[in-house]
Amino acid sequence: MSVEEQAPDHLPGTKRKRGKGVGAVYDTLKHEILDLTLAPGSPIDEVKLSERFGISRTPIREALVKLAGEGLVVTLPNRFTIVAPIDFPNLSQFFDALSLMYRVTTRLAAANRTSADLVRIRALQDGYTRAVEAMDVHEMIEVNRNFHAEIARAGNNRYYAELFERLLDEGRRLLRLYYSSYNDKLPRIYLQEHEVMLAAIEQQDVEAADRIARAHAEQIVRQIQASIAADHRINANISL
Amino acid sequence: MSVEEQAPDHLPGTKRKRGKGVGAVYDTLKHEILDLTLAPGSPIDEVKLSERFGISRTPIREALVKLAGEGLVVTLPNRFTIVAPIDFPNLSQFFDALSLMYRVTTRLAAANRTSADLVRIRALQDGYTRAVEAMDVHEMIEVNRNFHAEIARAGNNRYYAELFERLLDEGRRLLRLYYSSYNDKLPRIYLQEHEVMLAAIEQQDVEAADRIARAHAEQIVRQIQASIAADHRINANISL
DNA sequence: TGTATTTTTGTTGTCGACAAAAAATATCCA
DNA sequence: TGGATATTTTTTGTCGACAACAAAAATACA
Repeated sequence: MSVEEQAPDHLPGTKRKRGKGVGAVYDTLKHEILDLTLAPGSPIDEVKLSERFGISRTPIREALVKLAGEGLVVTLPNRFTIVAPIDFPNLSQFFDALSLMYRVTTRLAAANRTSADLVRIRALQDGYTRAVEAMDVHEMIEVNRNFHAEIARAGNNRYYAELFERLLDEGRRLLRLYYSSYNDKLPRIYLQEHEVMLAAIEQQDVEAADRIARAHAEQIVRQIQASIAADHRINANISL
Repeated sequence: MSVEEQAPDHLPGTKRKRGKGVGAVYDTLKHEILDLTLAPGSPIDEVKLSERFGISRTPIREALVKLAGEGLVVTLPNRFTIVAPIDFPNLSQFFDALSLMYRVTTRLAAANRTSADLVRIRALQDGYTRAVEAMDVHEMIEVNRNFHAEIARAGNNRYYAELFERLLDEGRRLLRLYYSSYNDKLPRIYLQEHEVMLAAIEQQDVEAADRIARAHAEQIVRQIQASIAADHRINANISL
């Protein structure tokens, strides 16, 4: 899964605006990491990146420092930087935090949402519906993430929202890893649960929001765990 | 509260080891920000820093990017970087997250602590006792932070631990801002509560840990709020 | 042949210099 | 004098070059 001979990410004649370089590198790399375009654990070469983006290594490094701060990338001093590996031994920490953030952000959204928030969340839920109908797995994963991130924003607590987005992103990477195709049933369950969640938020029913968030989190954790278990069974059968 | 004519932070004859520059700048600035040695909102000059530390601007900038990632510093593009202002309008977000993290980390510590964890936490509690006896306010604030951070570590969830440390640091800044001296009563209440908390963790009583964490959080939030209210009253009496 | 030591190679961390951007200052003109 | 415009100053963002470091390759040696 290496990136070779890739077209440069800037129009050849164009001079990039001062200060936009780091942002562009940061955004592109973040997407590619969460996409699994860049495999977990794979090395990142500063020189190649600087050629690819047509800028010097200095802004590339600043982007990598930012990514390292978010845990998307790990820097091995004096050696190199790698895409953050997926930390399987500590997945339970991840599930615990993810579940709590589902609950907390959904509760807060029910308490604090404005009508403008409702419109934005509804739009994302509609997008999710379309993705399910189109059976577009990647779009489903992405829109699902944005749906919950928007709910967190409506909850109006930047500490929770920030942690939750980080967890949702990591979850996106896990889902990508195991899901090239869904069975038909699961997405429709999520669709229904989202609908109930949105109703609870709209009615500002905090306890109902908490209940459905909890159930939704359990559903998703189960899904990921099942995927991983299935995968491990396959590995266990490899001839050695 | 400006820093002028400060002695350089490296021994004049010494060459700093490659790769240690950013870390040194990062650590020093972080301390000074949380200390309030650097006032919230005050500008940070890259050139002055590079002279002070005896290194070029490149590693200085990387340190600033890291600090910005943690919200300790705010970068105004093409202009300058300032020490993160204290976000008074949104303090309730902070209190909400802080309280939840107190509870969650203490619960987890009760569930997961090893005996080695207990030793480390006990050592910090002893340090706190000494600070109270010495009436050393700054030491009390610092050790208190480390006490709870260590409990979070024992809880063994890096997502919670990381967010909690960030919140504790921000709290440290708030306490520093308002506390040059304590009244005698409060620190001893904290001391007792810490004792109860440690006992619950030792006995692995999750529900008791939760109860005392909740009470402790409320206590601290009340303290900070009272300090701010008092301060605002003073400001309200200024003649205009 | 296998192990210790040196050399080479590749990549990072740091530097000093320069160009772009914004603010501060000076200049012009009614 | 006052307000708009040009100029200077200050500080950032970026660059290309180089030295330090670690791994890999080559060499020496038993």
